[in-house]
Amino acid sequence: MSSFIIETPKEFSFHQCLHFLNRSPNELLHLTQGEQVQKIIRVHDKTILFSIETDLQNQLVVSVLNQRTTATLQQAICSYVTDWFDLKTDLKPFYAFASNDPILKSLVKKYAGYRIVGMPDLFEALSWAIIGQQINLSFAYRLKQQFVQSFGEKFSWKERTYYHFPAAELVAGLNPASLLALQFSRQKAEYVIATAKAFASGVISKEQLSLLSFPEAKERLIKLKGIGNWTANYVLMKTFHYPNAFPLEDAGLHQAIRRQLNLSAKPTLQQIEQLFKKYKGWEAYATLYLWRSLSE
DNA sequence: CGCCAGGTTAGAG
DNA sequence: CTCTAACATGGC
Repeated sequence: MSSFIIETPKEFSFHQCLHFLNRSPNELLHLTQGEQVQKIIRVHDKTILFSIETDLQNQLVVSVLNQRTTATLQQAICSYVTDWFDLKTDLKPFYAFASNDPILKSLVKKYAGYRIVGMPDLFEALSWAIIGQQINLSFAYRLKQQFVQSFGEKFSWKERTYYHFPAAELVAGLNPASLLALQFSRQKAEYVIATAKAFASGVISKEQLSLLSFPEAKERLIKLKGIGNWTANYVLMKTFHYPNAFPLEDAGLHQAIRRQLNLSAKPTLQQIEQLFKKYKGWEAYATLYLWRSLSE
């Protein structure tokens, strides 16, 4: 086993991100163990298992557990991790104005260093968003767990089992019935399979979408059946890291705003649009910190 | 039992 | 264009 370091910005807290990674006991796509996380990814068709923890300088220490490390492999893992924890975003400007915002002020202080834990895999992000539509999170995690367990590739290492997210090519060939058996609704089953087909046939890809502008990419996503404004913005935030993407229709966001402003009812979409005018350019992070406030 | 959950679609008005 | 029913099932 060999380790290497990934430098992080000052405004980064691995501990805060771990809180997110620990959200559900049903998560199979990574494993947490104390202040450490383990995950498998594919690099050049090989499965790489690595762990991440922090050192005293707040840098990330990455250990590759199942391979001899090469410079190329380190490079690949480094880009993955940088993407995963959104390390390229400079949060200083966000913190500068958030510290003066009545709602965000206390949140950015309490959760300083918390970053968007992204989903580099677009098919995974879309599928997960579809799975999570209109149901509570714990049920959503259970649906994902069954989906990953049933159709994701397994990797075992030292008595532990790790999973890849199911491949679009495989999901594209499934019948809705096989997802209904996992408690998907007919609608969700159809949406996920249709999305998989779009990937498998090359109608959509992360590479292609990354060439488009924010509004163009959103428009393109919404053309897919089952992808509405909420889902499109969700993946633009989690996969493409657009700082101005945020899921306006999100029930959790509504709840968070309601609590923070002490409203007697959920805010209307107009009220939220009005509120978010103040957060222009930082809507994704404003949303992230509001979401975080829900787990108090 | 009722209401809400990290929504979206198709169809009506 | 806006409004609404239907979707399906769990959490509380």
